[in-house]
Amino acid sequence: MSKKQTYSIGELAREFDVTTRTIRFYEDQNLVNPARRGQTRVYSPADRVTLKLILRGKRLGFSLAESRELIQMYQPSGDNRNQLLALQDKIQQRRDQLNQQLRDIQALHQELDDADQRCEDALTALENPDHV
Amino acid sequence: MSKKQTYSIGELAREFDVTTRTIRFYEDQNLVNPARRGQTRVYSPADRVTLKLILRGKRLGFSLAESRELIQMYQPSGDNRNQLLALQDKIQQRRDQLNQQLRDIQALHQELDDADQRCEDALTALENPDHV
DNA sequence: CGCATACTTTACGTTAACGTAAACTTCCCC
DNA sequence: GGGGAAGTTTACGTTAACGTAAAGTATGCG
Repeated sequence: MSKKQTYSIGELAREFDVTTRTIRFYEDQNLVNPARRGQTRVYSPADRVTLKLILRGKRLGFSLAESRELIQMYQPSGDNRNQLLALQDKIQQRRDQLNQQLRDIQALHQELDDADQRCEDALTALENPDHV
Repeated sequence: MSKKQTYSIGELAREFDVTTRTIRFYEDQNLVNPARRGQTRVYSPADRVTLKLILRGKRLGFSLAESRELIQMYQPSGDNRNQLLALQDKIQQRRDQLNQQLRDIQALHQELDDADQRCEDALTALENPDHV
């Protein structure tokens, strides 16, 4: 009925295509806190989500420290007004950075199209050597 | 009439907000090839564009090796058919990666909005302690 | 029981991308 | 002509994010 409730380190490693060493390293950095059954790590769906966030961050070029910040944004220890305001500030900074990345992606996408077109042109030129 | 034709290393460092060490490092990695006047490096507008590409790549989380590949895509040594086809393949891979980044950005953007909203809620709750 | 498989800890090694320091030259300015 | 500002080379140092190896434990299987 419901989804699987726990995961072994090997399962997660396979699913996300990382090594177990990587996942243990993230634990070392206090990014995930798996439970233990005896000595063996037992990961919850929440741990799995955290892993997902980290790896998405990596794809966007974020450091682990940055991803840690992002993760903490989702669980605001929101009892203090100043902390909340500071958090909003960080959120806005992230938004600005994301918008910059968006612009970079659009520019790069255009340039890739251009480069692809030049390849096409060069290829057709190779097939029609006569045509100038 | 026309734009400035050359730049010193210090000018570029200031413009792009990096250190001169960084720019020299990129030269070490064969990413830029400034001319020399005596011992002093003299950068062309083309060098400046290359720098721009590298830094844009960095914002997207690219390694210098990846940026080097991208830069080479713009100057295809396009005399060989197989090389051109391989290049198109790489271009497509980059496009796929960019699209993934785009999806990641959209998801993250949404989550930042949600987090921001939770901050807002928490703040108004702090100002209206009575209201449950 | 023996063996494979998956887990564990500990610890040293590695790569990328610069930082930092020292010691030197060039040029300009008062 | 002494000194600052900007350039240069050489070289060792640093940080992040794991890789890799060694040595041990637990569990299921034929």
